[in-house]
Amino acid sequence: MRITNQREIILEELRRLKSHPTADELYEVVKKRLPRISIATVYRNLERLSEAGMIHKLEYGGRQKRFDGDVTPHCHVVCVKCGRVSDVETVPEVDAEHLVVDSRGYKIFDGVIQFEGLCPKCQLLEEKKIN
Amino acid sequence: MRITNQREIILEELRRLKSHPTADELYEVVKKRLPRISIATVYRNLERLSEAGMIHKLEYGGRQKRFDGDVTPHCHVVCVKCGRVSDVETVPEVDAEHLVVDSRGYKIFDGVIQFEGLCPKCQLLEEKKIN
DNA sequence: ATCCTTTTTGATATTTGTTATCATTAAATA
DNA sequence: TATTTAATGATAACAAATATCAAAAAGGAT
Repeated sequence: MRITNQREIILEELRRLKSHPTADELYEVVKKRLPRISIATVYRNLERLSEAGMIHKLEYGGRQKRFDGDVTPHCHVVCVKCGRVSDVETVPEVDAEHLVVDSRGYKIFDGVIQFEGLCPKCQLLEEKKIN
Repeated sequence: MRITNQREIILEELRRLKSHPTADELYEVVKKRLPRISIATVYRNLERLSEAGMIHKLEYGGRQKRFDGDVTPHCHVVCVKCGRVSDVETVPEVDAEHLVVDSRGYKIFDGVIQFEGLCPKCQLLEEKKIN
């Protein structure tokens, strides 16, 4: 894969952000360094980089996909209210394959544990509603 | 929640199917019993039923959401090629909360283990390509 | 049963996130 | 330097899901 300026900056900014941004959120950030970049270039490169395994595409609930520049194995929590995604520190991980008793003929590659919860901000909002 | 004929049949058919259908797949099935039903009614009721916890909305990769009429706790495999979703039988499950060391201030409700694999059909197609 | 209120429905328009198209530009290779 | 190949920006097209709204259905209250 060719290393273009756009591709490099997209990757750089995604790695810098710890917020698991959506394509348009990342576009806004990248635009500050490359004001003439197109949103299509951001989508295209996120796709290519994720195919190459250099970033991760997160397809948890909500409308939009999110992206993660950190490809070291780790789990995420997704806020059921606002869709925010954060990293979660887990106990040394259990192997996916050993959890499965019957895979229904599927050839299993990987297992991801995804947690669902309420983020700090939404917890506060929830409390205010009650009071 | 009012029990309308449409709502009842949507729920009935979703429970009967074991394929984790998308909204439009379920629409096609329901239409056989209610030929005048609108796709909007299917979307609407799937949303309402899932809010009520009577069904599960599955938001794994792919474009479309899928739905599951079986709300007893179980895990899924998603085929990375075709997006098909199947149930997976796992060893007695590890509690989500005990896996987490640091939840980053999130209040965690649930943990979903999502497996990624290749379904039997796509395995066959893969083999044919090689030969 | 009849009136009134609330909810749901069907049809369809709108929105939204993403992907496709295509002429132009940039980079790599001969 | 010429030629091939890939990437870009602008924008059209697409598909899934949601919103709108008048009409119909359901559930009381009287």
